[in-house]
Amino acid sequence: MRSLVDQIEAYIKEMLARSPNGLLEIQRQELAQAFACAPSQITYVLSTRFSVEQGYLVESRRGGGGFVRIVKLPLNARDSLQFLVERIVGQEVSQQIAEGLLRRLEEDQLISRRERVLLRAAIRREALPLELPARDQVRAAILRSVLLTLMVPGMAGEK
Amino acid sequence: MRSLVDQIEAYIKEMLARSPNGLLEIQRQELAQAFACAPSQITYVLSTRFSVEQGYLVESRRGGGGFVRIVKLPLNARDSLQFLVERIVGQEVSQQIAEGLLRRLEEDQLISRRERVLLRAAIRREALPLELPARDQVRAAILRSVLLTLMVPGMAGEK
DNA sequence: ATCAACAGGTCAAAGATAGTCAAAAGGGCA
DNA sequence: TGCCCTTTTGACTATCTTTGACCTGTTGAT
Repeated sequence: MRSLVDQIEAYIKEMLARSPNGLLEIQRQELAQAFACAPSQITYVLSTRFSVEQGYLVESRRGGGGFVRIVKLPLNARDSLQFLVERIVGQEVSQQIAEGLLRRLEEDQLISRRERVLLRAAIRREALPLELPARDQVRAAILRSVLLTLMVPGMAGEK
Repeated sequence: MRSLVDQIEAYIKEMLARSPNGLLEIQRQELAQAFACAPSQITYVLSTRFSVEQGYLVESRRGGGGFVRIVKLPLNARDSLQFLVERIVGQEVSQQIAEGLLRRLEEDQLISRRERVLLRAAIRREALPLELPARDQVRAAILRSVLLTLMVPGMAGEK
């Protein structure tokens, strides 16, 4: 028999496929109940099968009315940015490298001039009151998050 | 199901939108009754969703004929940004407050929808791999930097 | 002036979700 | 079998919401 992870994974993908916008919002515990497993099992499925590398973005909210939102990032948008993410994930990024990356994004028209200025403000040294190497790590994490967001359906080409 | 806060928030915003002068006056208990909840729930909604950072001013009167007045203050000048910076400098900013602030910037058309989404990606919990309180402090610093950038001549109204 | 009734405010506890982490359980394979 | 990797679980933590007991300010009657 297929393992639980596999079943839950298949279920979520089925739901995503049916969703018109490739977006699914669901309660973790509800899903856990449906599969009669521990809620943390759902978290496990999400982290192993719906990771960034696999092209998914997962967000959530706790407390009453909480939920987990899963977004499928389209493949073509992924191709263009995937390598950038891989280059940065888990790494450190200096301000110089970061600015180069932003410039490149603008050149490739993935972000506007103004967006670049704003994002630059968010990752400049003065905006990150941390010592190295933490500063470069946080900068990497921020850029990673921004790049992922650029891959979300509807984000491309809407500058 | 959406949580009560979300419903009440939506209701108030709807009322505000209909109001000709962007002003709403209502009785706390009346609203609480309408939603069948504790009056303090209304206070909670007001403090989490209608904060100053989000561009709302809430005043009230107790006793007979008491009321709660909610006013939306438009953010159109550099002066107001200056105010926001001062409020945030050297402080900690939770993700919730930060998102409210960004929403407000968009509502007042100081940033576009897309810019908000990108900036949100830069300050969300997952993008800042730090423990509290450092995370909230870095978020404050980033927002401060972004706000200052928005104040730079030539940035306003060039979305 | 005083007091009772009538608002709204505060704050902490309880409730409702989701996340983290590591131990236990399974499964494949040398 | 022994080892390693993946899955499953549960105790503990973090975050957000909802409620209620108690507090403070206003108004109006006496």
